Amino acid sequence: MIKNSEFIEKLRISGLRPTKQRLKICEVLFNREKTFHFTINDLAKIISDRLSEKISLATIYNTVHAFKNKGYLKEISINSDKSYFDTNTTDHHHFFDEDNSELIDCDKDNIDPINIKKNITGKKINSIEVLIKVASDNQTQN
Amino acid sequence: MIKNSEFIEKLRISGLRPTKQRLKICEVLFNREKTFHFTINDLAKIISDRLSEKISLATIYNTVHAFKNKGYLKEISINSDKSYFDTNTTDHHHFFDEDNSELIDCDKDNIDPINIKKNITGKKINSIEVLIKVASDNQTQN
DNA sequence: AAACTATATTATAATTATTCTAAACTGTTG
DNA sequence: CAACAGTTTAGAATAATTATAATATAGTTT
Ligand SMILES: [Mn+2]
Ligand SMILES: [Mn+2]
Ligand SMILES: [Zn+2]
Ligand SMILES: [Zn+2]
Repeated sequence: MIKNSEFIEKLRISGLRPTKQRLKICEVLFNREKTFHFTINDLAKIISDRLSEKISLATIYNTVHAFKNKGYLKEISINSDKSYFDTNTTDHHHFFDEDNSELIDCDKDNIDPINIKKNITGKKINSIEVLIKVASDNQTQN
Repeated sequence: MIKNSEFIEKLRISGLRPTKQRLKICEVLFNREKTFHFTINDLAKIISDRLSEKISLATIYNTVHAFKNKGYLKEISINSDKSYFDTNTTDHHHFFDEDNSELIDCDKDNIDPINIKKNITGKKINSIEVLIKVASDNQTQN
């Protein structure tokens, strides 16, 4: 159980005041054991299911983006119509289950370190991400 | 210079008749030496710049998706608001230049083959893609 | 605690990418 | 030429996201 003061600290560093709505968002995002992969819509739904009152989408978008900009959340590249976010902000790779559009962390030791032998001249590498798309095996069960 | 008959063949296999508009799209897409990475908007702009008359967005979307479904184009995963397509349909990785939102192919021998040691149970791997985000090096020129 | 000020929340409008629809158009066949 | 099947197109519909601006709240000062 993470304490409220941690949420307040994250909010403060992100330049946001600790309001009731933002603390509720923090609780959903950061008060968990495991990595949480979500879309804005997922998050909004969880909040509205768990809460009596709803938090407006604008507030959710603003807060999530502020956290992302400060590195408390990561945005994940998937070819889809919506953005995915990730509470695991370390460098890591993903499986994407195309059957249910679910993101799953890939253990660090499940892939050997990626070594880029030659980078684009004059640029620095900001991130290296592997995305492994998987789907059900049962195409034609013979 | 690729011949018209190749375009017609690609269209036929994609289940599309060779109309004037579709052949023009083919010419922009496939009559080139190098890989072409583009958004629908890029493509529409190139066509309208090069053509006297415009091709409607609906036709461009339909044709590009038909080609994608038959494997003549690939859709690339980037975290952005729009979809990127790629005329290089082989398995390959990308640099993404965040300065100008440009995709660049990564030479096959620039990265060692990715070996996934343990896959999700019951799923088969459809693709493994590496995305290397790069940006200008000159943050603070000291 | 009341007043004051800066900031936050929210409903709603605007924007953008994409998909859908239905009417006009084209090319082919009898 | 008339009928038909498939195509193009403009524009409407949808969905994610961002912007706006009026109202509400939090933090500070008296
Ligand atoms: Mn798509
Ligand atoms: Mn975004
Ligand atoms: Zn993750
Ligand atoms: Zn490519």
